[in-house]
Amino acid sequence: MAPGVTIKTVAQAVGVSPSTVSNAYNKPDQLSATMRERILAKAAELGYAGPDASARALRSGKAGAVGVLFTDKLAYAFSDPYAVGFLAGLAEVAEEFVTSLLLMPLDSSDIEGGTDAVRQAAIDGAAIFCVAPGHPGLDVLRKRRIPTVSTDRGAHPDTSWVAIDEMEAAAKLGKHLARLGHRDLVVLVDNTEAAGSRPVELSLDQVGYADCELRIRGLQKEMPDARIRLVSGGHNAFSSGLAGAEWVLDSQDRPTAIVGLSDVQALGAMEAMKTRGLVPGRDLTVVGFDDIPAAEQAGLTTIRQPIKDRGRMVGRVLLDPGFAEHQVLLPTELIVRSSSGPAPRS
Amino acid sequence: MAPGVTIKTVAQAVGVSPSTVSNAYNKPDQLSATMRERILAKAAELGYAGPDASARALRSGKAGAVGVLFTDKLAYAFSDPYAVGFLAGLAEVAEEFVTSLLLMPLDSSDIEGGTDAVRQAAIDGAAIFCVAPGHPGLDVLRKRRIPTVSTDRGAHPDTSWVAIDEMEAAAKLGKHLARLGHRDLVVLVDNTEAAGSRPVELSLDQVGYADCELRIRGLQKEMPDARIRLVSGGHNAFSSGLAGAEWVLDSQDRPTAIVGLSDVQALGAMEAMKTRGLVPGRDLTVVGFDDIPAAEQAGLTTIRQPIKDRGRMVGRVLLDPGFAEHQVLLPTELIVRSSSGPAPRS
DNA sequence: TCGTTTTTCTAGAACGATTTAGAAGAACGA
DNA sequence: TCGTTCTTCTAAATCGTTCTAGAAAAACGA
Repeated sequence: MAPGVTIKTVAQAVGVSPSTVSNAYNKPDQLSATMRERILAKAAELGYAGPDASARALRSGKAGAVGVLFTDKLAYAFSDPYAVGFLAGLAEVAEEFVTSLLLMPLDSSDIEGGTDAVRQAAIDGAAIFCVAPGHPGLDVLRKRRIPTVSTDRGAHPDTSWVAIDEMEAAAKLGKHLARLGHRDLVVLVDNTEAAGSRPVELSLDQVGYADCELRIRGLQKEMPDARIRLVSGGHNAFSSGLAGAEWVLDSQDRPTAIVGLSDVQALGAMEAMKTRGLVPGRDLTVVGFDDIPAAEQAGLTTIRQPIKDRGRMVGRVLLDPGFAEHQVLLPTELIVRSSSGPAPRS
Repeated sequence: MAPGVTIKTVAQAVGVSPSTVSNAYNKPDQLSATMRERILAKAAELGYAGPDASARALRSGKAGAVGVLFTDKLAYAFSDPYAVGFLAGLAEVAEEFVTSLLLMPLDSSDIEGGTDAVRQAAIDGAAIFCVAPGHPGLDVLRKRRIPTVSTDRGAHPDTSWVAIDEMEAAAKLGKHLARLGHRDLVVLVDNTEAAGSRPVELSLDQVGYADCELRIRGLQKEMPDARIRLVSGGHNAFSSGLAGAEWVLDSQDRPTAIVGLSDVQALGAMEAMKTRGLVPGRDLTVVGFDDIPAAEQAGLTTIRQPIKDRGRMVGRVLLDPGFAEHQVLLPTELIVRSSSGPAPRS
């Protein structure tokens, strides 16, 4: 009950050395059972809550937590079911290894990139979820020599990642669209810089994220003679997809198909069609990417990727010493639903 | 680049004391600008990533993170949109205060309650999300003297919480059902002990969570002469609601209305009705609690509570020194949709 | 010019644990 | 009985910071 009950306090009260008290908590086989009992009883009596987390982390070099770094704002992460699925998988494994998950915010008000939280995070490793390659947060982690596992295949051959073949997956989508006769696409792209303002049309090199770029390339590969325009309504969210699609639909130059680079954006596009009396799959084709739960309800044609498994695998690579692989490629699958149909003959 | 670059290393390289290097990072006004420049440059050159997180946490007593404690498994937390909404709100405020969110798993394999993660978590405070009052994890936090803010109104008058008037909210639901003529209810209750096995019928004192109990009391208050049975299909999830409702619907003794104590459970019940060709609101009334996004799509009558605000408020109470209140009551609202209708005359 | 204040930097003691190496005594085999 | 091996416990160093108090030098006011 007294303030500042430490291992030392307990040791003195019992009449043993601090080392012994420490062992009572961490190495039960290093001392007699009776002594351990006595120490634990006294500790409980004094209201000692066990070894201090920070001190233990400092001395032992283990924090008992892995960090999670997201694109953009932390709050956005929870608005995307895809990110939530990833977290659920990761949490499952973290749980197994009695390891906490530290969600690190990136302070956007800071000019330096707002990596304060990343700097001060007490973590043993970090999961990198869809973060642009050049992000300053990654630099901090590298300097801190914290092992990371990314959801993107990195440029360096020795980085760890759990990914899908983005280009091949997008190619499946492209083949599907090509077969339906589409030759005029708009791709809804996640782009943070466009946020806040009106939707904008981008060129391929303005796309910040490596995976987005690969997906676009995959489409191009299977649709070499199609017109493919890139439009962004802001960061990856339903509202951005809605805004981007509204802009496209209200323009003079409608495409025959809209590709959301994520399901949430595609669902936003479907909403925009709905309010304009357009039927997805008949008047205009909409396809997505991810296959989040809501995609099935909405009848959205999309690429399914095992997102929860992706979280699980990242957890394994990060935490499981018995897991040798450090580069994992997961399968994807084209799911055809009602939102895609033949292109109308012009 | 060399292994073990510490403040001391940098200090020696520059030719100043460790304190000065520390100040260069933490108190820029305590040293000349030129010296600061010089130190930072040298640090970058040596590949020093800034003060070690654990050491800083130990010495300064600030971890720069707040913990989040959930009911049950951590992975479940992400399957409930209600919990996700709460997290999004909390994350928003955490972001503002450059504070990380530490999600602590409760190791269920441990007999002692599996509070290892809670014990070893380096945190300055903790948000308690729907955790049963007697949970061992709470005890650990109390012993560690970590400030907590709960989503339940605690028994002690000096605890901090951000809550709704559960009983009053449930009473609104009860009044609505009573007005529609219902006198025979089944309430789908979250109950961890029932998990894994078949759905079970419970008595009021077997309900583990304080808020659940209050909601049931609220119903009873407005429906004093109704028969109210409590059924649990497991922990709070769609599948439990489904299982519980299936059990109820396939029994000889169907009620006229099913109350899910959360929307996910109510949605599970609607699914069970669907597969049996029953129409919610006509053949049987289903109502929920929370008003998650999916509730609107499904036409579920429910109690809306501002879940994101709840997360935000918990964040404020925990982190904002300028926020004086430490007990906040948020409003609720009855949202009537198509899933509730008049009770059929027997 | 002299005392006073401000700026800039430092020495050394914490912070609260874990770890290493080893001492003291008990148990053991021959 | 003696040397050896366990078992059980301890002393002291260490982890990498931040903090307190204060010293030295610079700037200031009169």
